[in-house]
Amino acid sequence: MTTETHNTNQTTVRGDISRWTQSLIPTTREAPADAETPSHIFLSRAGYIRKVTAGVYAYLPLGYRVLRKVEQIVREEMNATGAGELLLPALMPLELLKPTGRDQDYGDLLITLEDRHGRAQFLGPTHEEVITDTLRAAVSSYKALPLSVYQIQTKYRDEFRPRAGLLRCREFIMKDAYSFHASQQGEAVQDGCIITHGAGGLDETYDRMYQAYVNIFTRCGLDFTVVEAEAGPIGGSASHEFMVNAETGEDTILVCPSTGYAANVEKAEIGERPAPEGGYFCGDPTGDLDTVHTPDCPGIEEVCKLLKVKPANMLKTVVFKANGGQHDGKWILACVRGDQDVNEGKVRDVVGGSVAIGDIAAAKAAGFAIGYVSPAIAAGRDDVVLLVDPDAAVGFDAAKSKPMFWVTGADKPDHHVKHFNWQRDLGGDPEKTATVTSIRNAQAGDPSPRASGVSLEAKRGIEVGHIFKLGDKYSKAMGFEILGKDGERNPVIMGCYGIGVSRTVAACVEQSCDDNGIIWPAPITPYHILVTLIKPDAETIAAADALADQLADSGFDVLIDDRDERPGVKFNDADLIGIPIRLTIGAKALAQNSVELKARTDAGKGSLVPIAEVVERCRTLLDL
RNA sequence: CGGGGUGUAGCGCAGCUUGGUAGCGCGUCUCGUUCGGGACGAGAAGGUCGGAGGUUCGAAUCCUCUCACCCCGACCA
Repeated sequence: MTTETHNTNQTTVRGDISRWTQSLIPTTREAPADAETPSHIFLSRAGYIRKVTAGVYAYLPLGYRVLRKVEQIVREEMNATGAGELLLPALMPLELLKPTGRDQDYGDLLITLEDRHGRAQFLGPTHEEVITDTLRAAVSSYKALPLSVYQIQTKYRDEFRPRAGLLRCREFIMKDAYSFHASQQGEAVQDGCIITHGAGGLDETYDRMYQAYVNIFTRCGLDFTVVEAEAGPIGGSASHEFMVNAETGEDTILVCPSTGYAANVEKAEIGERPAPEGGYFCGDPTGDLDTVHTPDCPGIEEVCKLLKVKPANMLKTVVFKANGGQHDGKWILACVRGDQDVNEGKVRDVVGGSVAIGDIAAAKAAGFAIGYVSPAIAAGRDDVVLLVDPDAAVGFDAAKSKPMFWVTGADKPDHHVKHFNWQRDLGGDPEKTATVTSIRNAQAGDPSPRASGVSLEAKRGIEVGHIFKLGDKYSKAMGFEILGKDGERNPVIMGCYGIGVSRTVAACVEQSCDDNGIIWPAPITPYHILVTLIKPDAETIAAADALADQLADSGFDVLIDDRDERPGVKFNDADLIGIPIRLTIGAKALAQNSVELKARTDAGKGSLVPIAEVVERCRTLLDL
């Protein structure tokens, strides 16, 4: 499926021409004190954005132009999928979230207010409920499906900590799309699973959206990685994240360098980890169990500091409660090495059914000293299932050729034990009590799940897009059912697809800048060409106007720096705002009917180009 | 929300310890000299010192309360 029809057979749209002195481009020499990341610093200094309050920004003319260019690319690609653009309200009644419980689930992230009648309202953080509600009223036959709609709109999330300029805002621009599918001709549910494949099914649209996202981020000139992701609190089954590769990114992703497999840390699978030579749990005790008083140690780190051991020598045990599945109602103990993290999703997969972090009071009543639980407590209890990660199920430290030294909880508050030994302390037969299975987050260096002998590598990224298969979560909760061909009523199957449009702008700067400023990719630059007038007198202004006119006719957006400033100031600002091509008009060049052409990425002054050839040179350079 | 920090001119900061007429750099305005990578000189404008209360003859400075903002953590487009 390709959506690249947008560039062909299209009459060139005339570009825009702006004059610096007539626009609002307030560049500054210094960044605001709170700006730390490159995108925040440069977008502020270059006059693209201004902060209004925490996590809320004004888009000044340059910033708004970039935003609109990204939006336009998004719009074109979304339209190409067949989705219809609409606009839902930002202000909605809180009632709307009651059926799905998200008025509670979203918690403080939701910005709520009361209107003059005392009715509770909220500002939309996302729009599953409204769109489901809207479609429910409008669609009642399978014949109207599948159907996709999208909007580009301001979203509100009262983040605990907005940060890094446009990267994490409380008010931000998002494209959100939703797709609706009839249950597959009455066989929506088969063996308890929703059928999503086949013509008109969720999979088909999901794949099309996936491709549209690839097109969008490619067209924006971004270097990105698509990763498998957990669906998260929004619900549903399969999910992919689109991550812009940037060292400054907040998210860590794991990639297999030989197969291209990529996933976020929560989702990443870990390849086969070879069992220790002597088998799991095998190794002699390193000493007698030694119970140590460890007061005021809320975390692994504090315990390690106090006992002078490494986190890799700790066993960490997290208590879950199974809900459904083969272990329904039992306690699930997930034991991993202290320097690693339990992955709830993997625990759930092993247990079947859902698991939840155990209710602390109930867990304590059941004999678990939360915070000081040892795997040993599982011995002899049939209401407990003990899962041990392979890295923790080790009794002999092969690297050091001696028995493994473990520290773990003492099953009583404020105490830990040294010299824990799997054989001795789990009743002689650990295999009987414990199941060894992969239940931790993947990390760099783990074996790839797709290629043997290859290790996963960690990369940093910024999440700019996320697509989900929602299934019937929302339609079920909100009673959006339709009649199928066979006359049966079934909930509609849904998918949802988001892009952080304003975040994409910032992510691009994070990825594409140097010490002097921004370097825009041609497709989303606010202007393609900056015409710098060394001395803005009548003659050069006339020459600039004529040249700009010609360039605009060829579809280029042109900014003319006609300020009465010294050349050095203009050159520095030119680098700062990051326009891909600078044409410098000075008296000497003009006398030769030429201008100087310099790409933003070039060093030095650039080269002299006859005015007659400028359009062609720019076209080649910008590849438009 | 837990931990740390900051609020003084448009921006960046000093002054606070030890209370006594509010300063510096950048920017802005005027004049002159300049003019190819953030010029120079002379002059000028611009501040309820985040807010409220208190102590004091006197508070940017000390005390109390409050608000805003930033950084680190768990979440997300």
